[in-house]
Amino acid sequence: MERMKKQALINLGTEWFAEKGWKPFEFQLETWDAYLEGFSGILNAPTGSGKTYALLIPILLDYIRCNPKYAEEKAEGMNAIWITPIRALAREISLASERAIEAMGLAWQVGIRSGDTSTSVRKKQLTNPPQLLITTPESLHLLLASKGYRNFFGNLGTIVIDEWHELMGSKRAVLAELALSRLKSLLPALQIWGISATIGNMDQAMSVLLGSGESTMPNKIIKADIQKKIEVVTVLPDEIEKFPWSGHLGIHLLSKVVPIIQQSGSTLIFTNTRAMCEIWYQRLLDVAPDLAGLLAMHHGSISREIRDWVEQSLHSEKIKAVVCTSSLDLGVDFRPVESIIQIGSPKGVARFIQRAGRSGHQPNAVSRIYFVPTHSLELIESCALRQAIDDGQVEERIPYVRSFDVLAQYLVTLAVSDGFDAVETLEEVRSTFSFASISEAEWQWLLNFIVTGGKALHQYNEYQKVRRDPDGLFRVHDRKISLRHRLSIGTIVGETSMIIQYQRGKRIGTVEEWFIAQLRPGDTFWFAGKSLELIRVQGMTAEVKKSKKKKGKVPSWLGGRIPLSSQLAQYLRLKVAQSREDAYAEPELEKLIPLTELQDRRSHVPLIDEFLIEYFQSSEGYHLLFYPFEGRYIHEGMSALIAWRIAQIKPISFTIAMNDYGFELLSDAPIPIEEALENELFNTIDLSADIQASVNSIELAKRRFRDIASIAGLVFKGYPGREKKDKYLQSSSQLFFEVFTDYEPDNLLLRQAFEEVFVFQLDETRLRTALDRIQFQKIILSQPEKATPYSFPIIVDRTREKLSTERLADRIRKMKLALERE
DNA sequence: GACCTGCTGCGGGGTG
Repeated sequence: MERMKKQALINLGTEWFAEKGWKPFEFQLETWDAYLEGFSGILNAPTGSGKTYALLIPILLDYIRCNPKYAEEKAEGMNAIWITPIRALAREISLASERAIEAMGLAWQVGIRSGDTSTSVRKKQLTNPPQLLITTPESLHLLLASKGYRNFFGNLGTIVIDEWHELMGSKRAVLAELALSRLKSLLPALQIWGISATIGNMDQAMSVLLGSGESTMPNKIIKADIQKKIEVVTVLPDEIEKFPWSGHLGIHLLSKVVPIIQQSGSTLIFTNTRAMCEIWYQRLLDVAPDLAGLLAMHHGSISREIRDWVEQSLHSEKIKAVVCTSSLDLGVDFRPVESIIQIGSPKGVARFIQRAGRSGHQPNAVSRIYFVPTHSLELIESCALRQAIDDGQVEERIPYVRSFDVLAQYLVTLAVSDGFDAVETLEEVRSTFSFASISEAEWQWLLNFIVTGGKALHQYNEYQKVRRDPDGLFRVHDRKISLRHRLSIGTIVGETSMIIQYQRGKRIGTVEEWFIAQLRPGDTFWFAGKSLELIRVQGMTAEVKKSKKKKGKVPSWLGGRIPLSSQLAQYLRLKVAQSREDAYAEPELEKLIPLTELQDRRSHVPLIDEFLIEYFQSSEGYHLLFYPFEGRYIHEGMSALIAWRIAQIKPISFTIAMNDYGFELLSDAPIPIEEALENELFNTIDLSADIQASVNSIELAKRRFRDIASIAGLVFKGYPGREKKDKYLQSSSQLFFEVFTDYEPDNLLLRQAFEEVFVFQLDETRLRTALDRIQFQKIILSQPEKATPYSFPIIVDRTREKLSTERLADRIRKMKLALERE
């Protein structure tokens, strides 16, 4: 048979769509075309838009083109890999692709390779690979850790990476980049496609995915022009006077949330924390007992079985509403729900849009999201969100670069399987976005690290993992090391947690060690919506039974804090100004008028070109408040910096408190703020040096180092079922930190810890931008009689969280040095 | 290194 024309192939795909009563969208046809022309690229499409078929179909069509006798013969080898960031998506993609394969009459098999795949299936896959393999970045690395993997990937033509926006900002993307660099080098014609929701740095997303290097294919970004209308409905309190100035639970509006759930066919209620999720679930059932059996709960610490049940029940409409955390952001592409409720700030525009998009899936349907503020100032946030959506402003994802921990792990992965050649591998590694700048010296350090353990650890055998063989290849020869390495592949370092299970063995979920440690047998606590009595603790398992008691602690987990994004922050400042200038334009701002007026009367409401500082005295001491509206993380760095700079003028020690809107410096002595302002308090000239001096970066880096040590393979987390305790992981990673600091200060992993602190935690770039902005604003130094509506939440927060500045002795010593310099 | 509000995600005992 002659080579089929591209158009004929596309017609074939279109026919298949027609059989199902579908019509391809413009972007799908565009993708088919680009794929068949040999392009790599990124497909920018929202969930539920048919993005999967946009790439599955052309992969199959291309196979037909290259293998004219497709229908008669069994396809040979693996043709395509589909990577998903979560296992639950693999099942869906597998079903979708099986449908398409069958309809086109291809002799293709679809296989899933993830942590759920049984050993026997894995073995079969290695000798007889499926034509389409659906897997995760981690499992792909496990394949690269298998002997003879070159044959396995021999026929590979395409890799698709789904939800690339989700991976982009994490070290899992670095795993993907490295695996791709290896496969691209094995298969120069490999086509690579990413699927991504809209992010602010789409071009960069493509650079990260495709990397550089000679074999880079012609590439393209295809945008699915599916504009969804999003309607933001704020649930307004009746009387703003009775609405709290601070708080995070939002339970005051419970009675207004119930009717929304009752009147909708199905509802998702997004909360910001797992504890909040538990509390809302209970309270909803308290006030609306008719929801019993129709309301469920879903968060990351609830067991996989229960979560699967919840997802399926929602899909089959057995239940009506689910209270959840971001555990339902991704994954199960279930039937769209009718209403979405967001409780408290979503902290970012993209997250809010993604959640809203869970409703109103029909073309032209409006996605409606109800926003439930948890305190007064969040009313401004809902206006900010609405405006940001209208302006199409979404966040960027910052890719990790120079993550040497991941690279060290990857090199051992290659050494575990067939070994690697240093020259060839360096070239591949350099073709990735993450390691484009790696120097020869850094590369040699890494090789030395995996071979000898490096300068600090060369006396210990267990860190001498890899050997350079006479043929020049680097290999692992010790079976124990290989095994331990396979068990440690990946970049997610979680808390070790305790399993909660009934006496008969059914698992309900997990909580953190410290929470159970504070309970005694017989105590009750709430979990997964149930009142449970602790019976006994055995190893890492806590046995419980159901309890009738109504009172009990609700567990909290030490999750990461979600920082307010700079996009949202920018709109927040805009809307703060509007609350003073044009409050009647928006119902939320109008509602807020009494509060805005009070703030303006007592102090000031800043316009967009103004920067507000409040200074007042109370029985607690002297309060100095700043309102950059930049989010907690930035405030953390900025407050330490400002405190340090003021202390250069007059030796004072501060207690620092902050939230997403501003921060407070509290002192028992008067603060020379005017003088500080005259001395250019916000300048960015010596910023890096001043940050170094003001922030306790060693402590921050030490915490970062825990993950780095684990990813780089310095700390072994234990065999499955026999995990080591957190205390062990913490103390051994700290030990490494100290050993390196003392004996090998130029250790690359140690340096990486500090770099991560400055890039991701203190976010120096954003801090600089914020300070530059403030320098151009008009400083309003207001001296209210007492606390203002803006300052109140921060002051309340302080009673919870106390961060004192560095020890006074250190401070004085440093200042003396500074004085001597001049 | 905690708990005072604080998310999510992966992997797993094999030499063709």
